[in-house]
Amino acid sequence: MFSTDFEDYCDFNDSICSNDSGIDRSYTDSFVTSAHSTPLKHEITDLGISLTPTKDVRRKLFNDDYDSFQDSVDDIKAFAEDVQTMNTSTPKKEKKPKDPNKPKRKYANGKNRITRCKSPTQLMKIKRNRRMKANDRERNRMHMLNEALDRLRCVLPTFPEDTKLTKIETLRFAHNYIFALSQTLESLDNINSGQPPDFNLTYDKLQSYGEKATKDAFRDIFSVPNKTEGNNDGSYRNFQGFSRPFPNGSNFMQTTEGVLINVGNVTVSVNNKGGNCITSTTGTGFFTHPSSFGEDMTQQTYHYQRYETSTYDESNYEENNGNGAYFNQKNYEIFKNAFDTAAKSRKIEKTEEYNYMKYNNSIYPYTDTNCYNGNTNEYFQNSYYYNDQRCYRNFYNRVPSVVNAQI
DNA sequence: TAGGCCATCTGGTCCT
DNA sequence: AGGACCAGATGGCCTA
Repeated sequence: MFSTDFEDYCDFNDSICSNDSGIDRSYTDSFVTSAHSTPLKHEITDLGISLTPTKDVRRKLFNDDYDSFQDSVDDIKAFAEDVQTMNTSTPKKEKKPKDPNKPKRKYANGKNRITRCKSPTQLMKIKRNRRMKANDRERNRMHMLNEALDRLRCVLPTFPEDTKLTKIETLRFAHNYIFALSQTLESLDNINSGQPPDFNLTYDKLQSYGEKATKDAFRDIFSVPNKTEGNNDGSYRNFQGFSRPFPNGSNFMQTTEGVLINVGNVTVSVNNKGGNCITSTTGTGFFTHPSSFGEDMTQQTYHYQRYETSTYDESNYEENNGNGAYFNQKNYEIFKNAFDTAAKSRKIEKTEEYNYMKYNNSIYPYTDTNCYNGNTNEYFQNSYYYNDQRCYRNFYNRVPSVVNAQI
């Protein structure tokens, strides 16, 4: 009935996926064509209609009504002509003003009433036509939804670039991505204002808000093993693989290349030699000067940081900034000092704050310990924690702040 | 081969 | 009545 050739598929798909439904023309043409050329597949359970350019695609369509299809090909042809007739764009007649003196037309009631187009066959045809149009609308609606997801994918960093996130991964990564950026800005704002960073709370917040961890296989695709760690080859890859607090027990880690901030399964790095990076269990994004990387991103020459001073010096800022445009020396110094302070006090804060939030915190009053595994310090998947949406309210209600930082 | 992902069909519900 | 939205069912494709 429907050709599976690619060209035919395109023609067919163009007709049914356009903004204005081409369902009538498409199905009509198909029915007419099938009546004349391709013999119908007379199976009760399956029409054999293929709507996709795949091999041996079998779609059930109107199984319940299919008995009527066996009546005759002429019936189908007549139906197609009916559809054409119903949708023929004939010029509309101008309405004449009603004559008040004209007697009203009398309609029969009850058994005496004669209705038009109400025979079982015609009712079936009308029903089928509605179903086809509904299917067409549903297809278009899903296509629009997929287009929106594609646009979302375009603004999300992925590595490698040609890796396509699945739908659920796109949504989860977008959630993590937005949250990581907002938390980073918030933390930088605290640092700039002289307050100690609230990173411990940030990590616990994210755990409470929850994002279901993606499958390990997907993480393996994006997160290169830390084989370069300790080699000081300057690769960003030794930034990857930290989806939890770093080995030093902190949510921050200072490296020779910059600093890392871990917020749950998202790691944000502020690099001191040419770019910043966001690593998630669902993907990795780089924000850097293209010249900083070789083709395979591993052959770049490593440059130790040139800024060894513990205090920020405005006079040599431009000089220290090197390429200037992609690393903010001032922010680095702020981070560095903040990390030193935070590292000294974080162990006690971590324990106390964790327990407090776990049982008593009024902002995040989670008391259902069934959702929490104390042995692994993790929240069970599909639990209340992983489905909580309150972070969005906090996010939207947060007072906008000006952050003098480059991310 | 099982499982994940996806497109599509389908019927139900709600709204205009 | 018809459209939008939703969720379940189904089957194809791909990969581990």
